[in-house]
Amino acid sequence: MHFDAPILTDFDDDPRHAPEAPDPTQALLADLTEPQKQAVLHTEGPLLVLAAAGSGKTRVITRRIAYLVHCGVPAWQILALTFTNKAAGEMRERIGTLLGEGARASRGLTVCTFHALCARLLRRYAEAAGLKPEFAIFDTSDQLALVKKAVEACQLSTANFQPRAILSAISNAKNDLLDAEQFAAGAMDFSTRCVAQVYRAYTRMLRQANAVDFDDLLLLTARALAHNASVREECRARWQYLLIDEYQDTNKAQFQIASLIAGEGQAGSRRPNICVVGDPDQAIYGWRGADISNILDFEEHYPAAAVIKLGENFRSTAPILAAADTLIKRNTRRKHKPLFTSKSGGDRVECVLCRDEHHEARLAADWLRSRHEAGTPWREMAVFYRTNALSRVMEDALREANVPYTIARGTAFYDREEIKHALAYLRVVANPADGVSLARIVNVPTRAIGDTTYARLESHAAAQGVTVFEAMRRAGSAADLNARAQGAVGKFVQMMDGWTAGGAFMGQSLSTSLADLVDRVVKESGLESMYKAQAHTSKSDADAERVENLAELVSSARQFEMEYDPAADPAADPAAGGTPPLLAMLRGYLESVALVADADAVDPAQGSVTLMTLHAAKGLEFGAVAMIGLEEGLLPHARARENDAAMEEERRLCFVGITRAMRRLLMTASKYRTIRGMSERTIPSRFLGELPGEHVTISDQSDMWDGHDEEHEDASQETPRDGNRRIVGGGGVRPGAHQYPVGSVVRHPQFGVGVVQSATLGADARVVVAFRGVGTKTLVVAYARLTLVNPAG
DNA sequence: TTGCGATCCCTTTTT
DNA sequence: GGGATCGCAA
Repeated sequence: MHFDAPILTDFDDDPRHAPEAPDPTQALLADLTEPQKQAVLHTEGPLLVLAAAGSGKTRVITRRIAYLVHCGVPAWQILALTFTNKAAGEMRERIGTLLGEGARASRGLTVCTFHALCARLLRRYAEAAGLKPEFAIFDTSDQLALVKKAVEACQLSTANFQPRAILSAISNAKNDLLDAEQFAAGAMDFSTRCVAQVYRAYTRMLRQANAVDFDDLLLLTARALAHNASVREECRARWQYLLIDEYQDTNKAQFQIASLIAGEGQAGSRRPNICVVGDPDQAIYGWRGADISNILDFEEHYPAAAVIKLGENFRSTAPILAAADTLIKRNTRRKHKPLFTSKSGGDRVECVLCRDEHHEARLAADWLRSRHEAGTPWREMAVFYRTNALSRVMEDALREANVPYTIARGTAFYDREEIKHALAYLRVVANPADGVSLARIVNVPTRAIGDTTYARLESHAAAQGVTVFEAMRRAGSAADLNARAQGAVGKFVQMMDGWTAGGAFMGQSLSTSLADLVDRVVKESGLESMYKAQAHTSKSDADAERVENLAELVSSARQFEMEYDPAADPAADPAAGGTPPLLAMLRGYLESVALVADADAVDPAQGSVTLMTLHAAKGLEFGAVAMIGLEEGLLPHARARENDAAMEEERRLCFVGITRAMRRLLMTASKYRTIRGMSERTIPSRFLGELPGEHVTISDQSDMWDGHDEEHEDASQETPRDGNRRIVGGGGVRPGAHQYPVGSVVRHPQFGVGVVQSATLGADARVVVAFRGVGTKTLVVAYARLTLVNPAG
């Protein structure tokens, strides 16, 4: 999860290897095909590698880097950029293995994501970017909170200007390298001008909070590189060899960052050593601003570029490959590029039309089980879906079928309420200007600093031009705060100071280790005891789990600490101003937490089936793959309707899913699907119809299923089950609200144990349940995963 | 104020 | 399915 590829660290010793020693070099090339070899050997000058799915791309990249090092290029001169931490970690590991003992030869090598690189550059060159090095990285929920405030500050209504929509407009602008002023300049109509106004306010508030959002990481880095010659020259001098994976998914900002580091446009005849690798057929991030023309026009940008095509597929059987090829051929905006394999034989792709999502999930689970019985280990199997919402039914079915599974959601842990709270404390510790985090935790647990008090503090801060935390420090002189509030605020400030020594991070009474600091914050803030108290009174697993999660956060900090290399952290550079080591480490930790991706959680070491979205599946491969939800509106997604470019992207997404499969592929659709509580008739995906008949079997089993038989069974009682599909007739009445009388104790898998407060009747009967420590929730009786623990009475 | 309950409203993908 | 929000009652 964490990574500390050192950057901008000077090494006194030169790890240059003697150029002789042909043997290791030969070993690097021995098992490569001719085009693969060419890609490895072409080390000087721009290179475009068009790598079709399954063509051995990762192998080429890792060999190429190892080869460079063998040829005497110091590893620290090499920069390799990926899209996920997972990909970066794997690449680093494989290169380390190739280079052999001690990993000394790979010392200083930089392999990381664009975002991680930018975060580090911005800390190193914070001043040039107009930031302070302890800046926070805001996630989507922080961004939304801030946009909402910005909309209000502009005196606009959040009803007419939905924060979500505005945020997405701002994000698009940033991905196109437009700052607030440039965006405003192009805003003609009323609504766009309002967005521009909010953009301005939002940017101002971000800077006041000393924070950046995900898009800023790229935008501000691109800007610093473009406008600041010394930043640019330092980076160019350091990284002589640049390699970018998944180049088809880079956006304008990333393109500019890459170009500036590579040295495009420099006077003279310098041919930058930039190697980009990608596949236009796997471009699936258009919605995030990725611009496929970056890869298509590479040769125009670098006229000296060599182009190498890797076409042969080493991954999939012929029928799977034929399915993928036939499908992707439907895309019109595409250079045709046949996929081929020298393998023959292989099972047909199986397509099944099911009755409903429960049938579909059960069928997929049974299919996986049969693959397992045929010898495929669980870890070599995966289930893909278009939207995360589809994972739930699948999970239930896998649990019932006793199929071990893990969901690839790297962010899930950090999305938990208790973790978000703890991290918010830490963020304020690292960066007291972070008003968004401060607002989150100032009254959690309750310490008599309510909304009213906080609003007053905010207005003081605004009036005096200081941060809210500074206003809290001065609360003693705030006339409109009563003594009780002043006391409460004073205690809060004192608590924070106890962790930071008033922000100095120096002194013998302070924590010496990061884990110790996190532990202190979790305990002394009262968070832990708050959840402990709840766990005690409610006896629910959910609350006990929260306490455990907090403990896990402490151990994740300890883990980070052990892997942390201060020399690798540019912010810890003594020349950068003598940052206390604990603060530097805390920054690094918070940064690594902010940049985790869902795909990072894919752990093949576990003996379980992996569930993930199609987007997260890119770059992976599995022996057997089940793709579910092949329906119009889902895949292709409804949002892609009436938009040819978006529709082609959906097709590429489907293509990516298919090409992950090595030997077996199941694709399912269901005739009926429950969408926000309503069962709706669906239409099978057009993509199914686009598959080649001779390599695909299609079966309609939608009338072979009649079962709502055990939907509300308590999944925790692990009833043994045979592997056969159960087809149960009759008896499929969904439970009504009358089954949960007021006063009943129920269990919800996420919210824990609660008491039914009230119930409504009718087709979409709902119950209001008070959950301990979570609050009250209104749940749809027919679909909520409720278990009756104890009926009223 | 705070807690509760009802009503509204949405709904992709992710660094 | 459930998050957000707003009005109402205590």
